Amino acid sequence: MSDKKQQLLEASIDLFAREGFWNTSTASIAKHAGVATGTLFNYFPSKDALIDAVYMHLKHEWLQHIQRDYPVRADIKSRLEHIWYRNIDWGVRFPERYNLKQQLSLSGVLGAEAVDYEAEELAFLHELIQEGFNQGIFKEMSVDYFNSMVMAEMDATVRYATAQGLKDMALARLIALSSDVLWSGVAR
Amino acid sequence: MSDKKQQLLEASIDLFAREGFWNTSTASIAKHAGVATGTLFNYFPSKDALIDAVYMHLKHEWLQHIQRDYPVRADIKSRLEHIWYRNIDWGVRFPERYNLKQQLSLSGVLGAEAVDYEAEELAFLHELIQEGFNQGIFKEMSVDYFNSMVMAEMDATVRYATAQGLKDMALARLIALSSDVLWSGVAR
DNA sequence: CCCTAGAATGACTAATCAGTCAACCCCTAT
DNA sequence: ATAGGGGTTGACTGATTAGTCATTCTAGGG
Repeated sequence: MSDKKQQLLEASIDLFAREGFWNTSTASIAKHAGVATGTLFNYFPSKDALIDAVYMHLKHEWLQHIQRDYPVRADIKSRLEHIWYRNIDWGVRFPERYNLKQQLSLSGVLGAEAVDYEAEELAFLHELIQEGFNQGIFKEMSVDYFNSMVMAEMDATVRYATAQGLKDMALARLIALSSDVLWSGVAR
Repeated sequence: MSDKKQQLLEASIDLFAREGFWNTSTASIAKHAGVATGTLFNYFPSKDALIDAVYMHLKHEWLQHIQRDYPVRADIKSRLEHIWYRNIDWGVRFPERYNLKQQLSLSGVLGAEAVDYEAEELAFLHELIQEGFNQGIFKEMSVDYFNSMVMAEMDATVRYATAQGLKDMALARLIALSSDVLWSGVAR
């Protein structure tokens, strides 16, 4: 990815998180990125396309963070705990990015491409859940619902940890607690 | 509340849900409500104030719905189940309203007044949770965190039910399942 | 040193927006 | 009948916006 494109994405994330995407002008993004307004439209055909790109960029970073050191061969619980820990870690470390990502996915501004991108990359989580069901360790429910539940509880945990400014020990304790709440909720 | 004010709120909810609040013009709201643009500003000093009012209106409706037939004297679990059921019922019956309300609360557009309004009316849920802690039936965690968890799981359930178009029996089964997941997650 | 192609520029435009205000309408009290 | 006043109107304004495009710049091959 070219320098300028990267700068434009970074500037967009900054400003979107600070002011909201709906009242951040393309002019201010270009200025903040240190390029001319016309340049923005060399890289992104429209503001909507830029927003989509920002979303996909954030999602990609997030997934990269989660998949780091993913213990492919470990048992289900350990793998789920890895995802749990890494997700919350990302959310707490980059609260503006985390929040922006959530906001974009709820806002209804994303184009079809960005929405499709969603499911595709989360395949490894789906597989993990499916495997759990095959082994009969979870209560009976659909994979999709299980997945929503996991995401929702992670989200609640990230928000709480960020609001309280939890770090280190206190954060580790919250993560352990939340993981326990999830597991005892969904396990048979 | 005057007729026109009610019409303006209703029109705003419609259009905000359909197009997003950030690209719904005050002119289109007035038109949709059957009044002149100037009239809107007789009732709301600015678009921001209108958005706040929409949020508070939705929140009020939601709380009214939840508190209907609230079994004040029942035990903790029953009361929590009542809230659970009534919340999901509202979300599934009014998906655009539900979604708009969530979107507004995440968007950062709400003024201080609307945000304060939040905590105040949820007092009865806080009390319920606190009572549960006093009785020692929940795992050790903060009331706020418990509260976020409850909201997050309800949210996941509403979203899933809406996405799948669940009704009647299927919906009742999902509600029972989700309630069980929550309870076995948080209970000691 | 020159030439060319693609990247970068920023002044510009056409459209849209929130909010204003002078005029008007209609109801009520005198 | 008339005066007054609060509610309603919609044309209007000044500001802002996404996106364009003629022009300038730059890097690299000949």
